Amino acid sequence: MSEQDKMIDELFNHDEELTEKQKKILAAAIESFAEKGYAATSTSEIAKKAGVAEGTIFRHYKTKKELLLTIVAPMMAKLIAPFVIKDFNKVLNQDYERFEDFVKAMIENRTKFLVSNMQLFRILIQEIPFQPELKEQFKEHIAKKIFERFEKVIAHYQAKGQIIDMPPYSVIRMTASTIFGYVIARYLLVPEAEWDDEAEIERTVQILMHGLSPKK
Amino acid sequence: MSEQDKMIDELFNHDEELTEKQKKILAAAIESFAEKGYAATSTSEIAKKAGVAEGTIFRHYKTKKELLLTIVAPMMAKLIAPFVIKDFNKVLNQDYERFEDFVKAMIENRTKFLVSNMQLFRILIQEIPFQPELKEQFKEHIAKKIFERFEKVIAHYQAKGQIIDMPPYSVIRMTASTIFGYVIARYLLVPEAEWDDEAEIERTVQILMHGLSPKK
Amino acid sequence: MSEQDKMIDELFNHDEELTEKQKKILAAAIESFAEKGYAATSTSEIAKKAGVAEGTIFRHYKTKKELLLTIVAPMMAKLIAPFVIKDFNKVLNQDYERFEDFVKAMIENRTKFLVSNMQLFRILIQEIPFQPELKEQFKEHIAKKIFERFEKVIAHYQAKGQIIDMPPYSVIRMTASTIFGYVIARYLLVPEAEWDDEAEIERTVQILMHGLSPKK
Amino acid sequence: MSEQDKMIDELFNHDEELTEKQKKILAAAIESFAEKGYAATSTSEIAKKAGVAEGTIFRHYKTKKELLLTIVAPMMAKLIAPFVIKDFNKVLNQDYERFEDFVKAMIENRTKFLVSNMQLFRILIQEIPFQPELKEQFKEHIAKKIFERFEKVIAHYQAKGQIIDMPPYSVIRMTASTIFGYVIARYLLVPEAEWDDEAEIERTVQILMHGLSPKK
DNA sequence: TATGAATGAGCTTTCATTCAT
DNA sequence: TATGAATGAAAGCTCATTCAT
Repeated sequence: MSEQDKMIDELFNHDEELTEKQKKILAAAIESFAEKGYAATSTSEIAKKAGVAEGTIFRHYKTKKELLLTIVAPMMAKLIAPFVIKDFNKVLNQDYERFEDFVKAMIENRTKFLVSNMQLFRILIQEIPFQPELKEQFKEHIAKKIFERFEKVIAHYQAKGQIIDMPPYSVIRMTASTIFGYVIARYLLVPEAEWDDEAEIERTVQILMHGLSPKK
Repeated sequence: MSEQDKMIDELFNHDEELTEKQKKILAAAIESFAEKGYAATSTSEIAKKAGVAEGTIFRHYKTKKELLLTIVAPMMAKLIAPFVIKDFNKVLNQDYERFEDFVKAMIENRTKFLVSNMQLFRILIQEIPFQPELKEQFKEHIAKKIFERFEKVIAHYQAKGQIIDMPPYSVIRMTASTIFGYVIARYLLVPEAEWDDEAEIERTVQILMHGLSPKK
Repeated sequence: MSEQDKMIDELFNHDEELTEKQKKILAAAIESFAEKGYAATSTSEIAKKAGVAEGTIFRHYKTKKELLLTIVAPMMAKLIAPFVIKDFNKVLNQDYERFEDFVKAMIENRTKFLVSNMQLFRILIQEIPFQPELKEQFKEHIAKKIFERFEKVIAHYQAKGQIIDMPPYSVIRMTASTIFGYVIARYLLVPEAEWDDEAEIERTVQILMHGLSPKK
Repeated sequence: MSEQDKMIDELFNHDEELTEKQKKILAAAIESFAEKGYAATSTSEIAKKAGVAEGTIFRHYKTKKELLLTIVAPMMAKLIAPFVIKDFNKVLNQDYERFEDFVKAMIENRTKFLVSNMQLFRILIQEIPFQPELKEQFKEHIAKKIFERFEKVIAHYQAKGQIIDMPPYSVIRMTASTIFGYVIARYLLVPEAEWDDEAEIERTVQILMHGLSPKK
């Protein structure tokens, strides 16, 4: 079983079983959508790459757009999964004395997730501007939920005097910009450069944390 | 003369004269490309919106892609214009004693530019992943040049002890993430929220600057 | 057992037994063919309406057209059944002294049959123009046989001086036009109008009979 | 200019000009629709028969259905044209002393029209059952208007004692059945038989008129 | 220069039919 | 016997591009 297959199994194979052909269709669609974009990818191309007849695609997904949404929806869910677990706050209190440790852990964890699902991440950020359904889902399910959780976290550490006194929204936005900025530059814009990943992440976190630390 | 018209005049009307029809075609194409993406926009749609015949588009632009490049190229040039003026360093030395002032001015200036060319900015960041020519241009003409200029600037202020000791690339990337992160969140992701722009920019710069300041 | 079921049993269940699924397929096909026409009805639609898998249809009927013919053939047979019984003439002589009574009885009987098989009648007249096999069957088995029988009847009553002296073909055609004209107007063209069926049939027969009566 | 061309010019070329290709498309569509039915005719087939590219069809008619409606609509208008001229009643009073002459003239005139537009007539009666728009148009514009006009005519001749005393609707329906019954039998069902057209029409009118004459 | 009719390749989707289970 | 996944040809329709006017 290839890496690709494992990823597909993990993301799409919840309860219902996927046939071999379905998996191949998904894999082919992900590859093409990521590379050329949804609009510029033809279903015949996907069929050819997946080694199935074109009709087979439409047996499983009523329309091309349904195929896109099938691909993108679980990615969104997994992206925020760590933040919506029930005992998020508890874990937080027990594990991370310092805000810095928490952010560092989180950045590492989510960066790793994005990197191991880079194609899906590409599709997500490339198609959100064009698909109103996606934009809506993103705002409603992702941005909102993460924001709600984080707001409390920020307040918590602000009370402890570990973070600068500032509206939580600004802190969250800045943190998100930092993560996405790194991942996009590293893996999408300049993947061919030589990166010392560990050091770069270290520096990035350092700047952010220092920026967020209370002024003396 | 509308805002749109002025923008088009400024960006596209260098030496050669544009006919009224050409301007309308450009305006229509920009609007549609920004909204639905290049691949999902048909030339017939552009023609209709511009109020010209389909053939007219191809009189001026050999292919649809040429139309896209015509639109995007000057945007790139203008985006980095302030950094490539000949006496960049001189201006710098004379005007900005502190790194903070320089960055603040720059962020304000470029943010303003992006905002007043938001549609073009959208097209730029949305199409770069799909058009290898654009990606190449971006890297060669934009990223590289800016990097070269900035590198010296960073070194200059590091020597003065105003910036943390760190590879310039990391500093630049972090700064760029910060600017783009703000503009994208503000104007593309959540434009409908109520923003106190001045304060938000102020906070953003503050975090960045604090993060970049040398540790004691 | 519904009306639909009874009709299907009566028309299709001659010697061989129909399974429950087969009946459902027939019922679904009849409904769809009548409503949208043979060509515009898809087998998947029939399968869905019948609650069976698509493959099941093709287990029982080799092709879609075979399904159509299976439906239409017995309808034709039943339509002319009264005219082809062996002792048609005997019955005629014994039962109907006057041509008028004969025609009235016939019109009532056949109208009733058509009305209680309206969907099949629709399919029949709608598909005959497009299916050469049907047209051939219709001419060979229906029109010809009825004509042969009727010719003698007409001659019989003409000899008795009860019908105008005229080629039998014209009389038959006119009679058929009258019946079909009524049924089509009543049930297919303007079914939603308020009809006093008994009176309308009475008037229709009256005009026809008066028209066919010998001139003084 | 062929017969076909003349017919197309007359029916479709009101104010706007039709290009040569458009005429060919109409002619090809009429031929195929009449022969195989709307649903069973493919646009590629029409294109091939018309000698144009398939795209050309859709340049002139947005959808296949629009093509059908373009073909059928003027046929309906022309079919009832004689009945909706402004001075219908005047013409009637001046020209036809007897109901019989009026009906005879009308039958001859409309039969001739139908015969010289037989393909369009076929399409009309074959597609009305499947196209709700057509059925609606037929009822609203054809049936209703003709009925309104005729009602008065019937009353007029009934007052003169030339027609049987009977609801106008029944008289009209019977008359229509007679006309359509003749045309359909003659040209659609049994066109290959040897017909003495003049005599057959004569006999048909005779039966109808005799049937409608007042009883003594 | 500008038009818009015409093209034909290619698009998404539907279809009747097959076949392994 | 019944299923429904799979097929691939063909459907209706859109597209970027050409060209005579």
